[in-house]
Amino acid sequence: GTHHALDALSQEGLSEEPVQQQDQTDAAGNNGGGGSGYWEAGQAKMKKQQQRRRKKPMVASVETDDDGNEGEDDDGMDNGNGGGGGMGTERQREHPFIVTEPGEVARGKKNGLDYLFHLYEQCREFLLQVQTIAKDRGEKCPTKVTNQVFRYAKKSGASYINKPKMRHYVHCYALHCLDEDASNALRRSFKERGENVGSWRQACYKPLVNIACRHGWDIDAVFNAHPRLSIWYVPTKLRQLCHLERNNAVAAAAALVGGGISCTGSSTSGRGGC
Amino acid sequence: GTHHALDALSQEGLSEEPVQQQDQTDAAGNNGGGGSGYWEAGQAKMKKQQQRRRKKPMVASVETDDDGNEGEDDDGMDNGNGGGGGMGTERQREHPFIVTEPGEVARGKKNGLDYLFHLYEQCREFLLQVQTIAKDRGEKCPTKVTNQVFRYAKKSGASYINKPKMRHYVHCYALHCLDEDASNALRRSFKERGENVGSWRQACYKPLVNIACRHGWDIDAVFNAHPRLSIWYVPTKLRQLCHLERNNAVAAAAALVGGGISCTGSSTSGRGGC
DNA sequence: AGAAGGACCAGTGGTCCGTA
DNA sequence: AGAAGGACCAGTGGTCCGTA
Repeated sequence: GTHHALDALSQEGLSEEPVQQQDQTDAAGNNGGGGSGYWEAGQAKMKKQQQRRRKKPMVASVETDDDGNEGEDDDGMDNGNGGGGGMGTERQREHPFIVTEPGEVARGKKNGLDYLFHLYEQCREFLLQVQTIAKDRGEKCPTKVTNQVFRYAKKSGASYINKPKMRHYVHCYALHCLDEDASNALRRSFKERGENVGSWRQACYKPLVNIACRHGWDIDAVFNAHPRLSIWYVPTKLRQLCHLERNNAVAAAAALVGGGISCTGSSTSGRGGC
Repeated sequence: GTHHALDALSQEGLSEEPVQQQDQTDAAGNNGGGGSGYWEAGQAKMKKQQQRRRKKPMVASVETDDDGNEGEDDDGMDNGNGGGGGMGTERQREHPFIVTEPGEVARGKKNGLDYLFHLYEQCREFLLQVQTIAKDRGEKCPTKVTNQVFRYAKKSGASYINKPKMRHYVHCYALHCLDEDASNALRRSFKERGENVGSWRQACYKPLVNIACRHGWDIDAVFNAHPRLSIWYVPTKLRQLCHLERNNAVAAAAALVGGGISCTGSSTSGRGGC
């Protein structure tokens, strides 16, 4: 196993490299294509895969069956180092995220938030490709980033994309889409205060709940109205927070109108102020 | 077990009665409400449940947990005959469908096609109720007739509704929605020729494929554009037929333009005549 | 034979928790 | 400790095939 000095450098992205980025892109006619130049050129590709101790065969369920065609090569999934049976290679985890300002590149073995958001854009591109393929084959066409899309991403070499991670930060990406200024301000503030990623992530909920409030508490409608956000499932926790806040607002409004008890059906269509 | 003489009468519907039709209707504020008076008044309710030999406990997984509230009573699922543990009661199957003309009531132990289509309307009403409940609770809201909706229908007493049946005839209902005249004509023709339900069902595919052709072969778009049809998944076989026909049409168009071989990228945007 | 539907199954959405 | 992600699980879409 190689263990380069490169390892120590800033490397937004990967411990495992995003191999054959081009291959997957032209797999379905190069649709989309917008806005990925920076990361692909500057960051992701300059790093070789590194390997550490082993633990499992790891390359077990390769899933070569489903759609091994469409112009992408099929065995490139594990990039050109190990060869053979896949034994002995150990994938490294992605570097953890840190709170970075907009435009800031993370140093050390860390990844920044621009890179995080870029992963969502990549998933969108993978979805577009899956959709193109599905339409071409006359199969049912996903409208969201589904398991199938994650599988496709992995098969296309984007092994650094995985479902738990993407679902974990969806609402952070949502804020970035819906109110970039607020998102940027939050990042700067949390970076300045030296907060970790977890607390920044937590803090992203509140402004989203406020946005939902301004849209009649319909968080699904908020997501669906945004072209890049509509392909993501609304996270359960965000949905629950919106529901709770709506109930609070309704109760507060009711308390204002009546005194508490016998108040005939106030349909409270007004905002409580969000 | 009771075995009435009523048994021999015409009874669109049921062997098992659609109990508590009212209960489920006002469960979520009586939305929809259009177009079900005929069947509910005339047919479905006039029949008592009959029971035959036993085979299984049958009332095993009653699913009382999920949402046993919202104004519908919870134990009415098995209607007021058996009582106790549910042992000893044996549900009868629905009577088989026969090809009937529009407006015609099936005689004997048969069900007609108006009744079949009415079941789709009922499912839509159940979906609307499930949606209302979900929105009220701040849970994710189904846009299609899902397993959850079938479960809700069953719980509401509509034990004659089940997934395999509804999925089996979806495309027949689609034709009824999209071109009622053509659907009616087909029914009359197949009735006159004494065809059975299976061959009528098969014959429903072709006119749908033609409709898809007129809409650029996008059968999903055709379904989604129709308010009552959009809640149903496009059946796999219909999707496949449309895809096959599209390929045929493209090939035919290509053959017309070129002689067969070297014809530079004809993008064939024209219709072949559908 | 023709038809209704219980019940199964592969792959889904969702996220926990063993891992580093 | 904070965080990444393999892997699990309940419930889904889909429909077969034992049943009547």
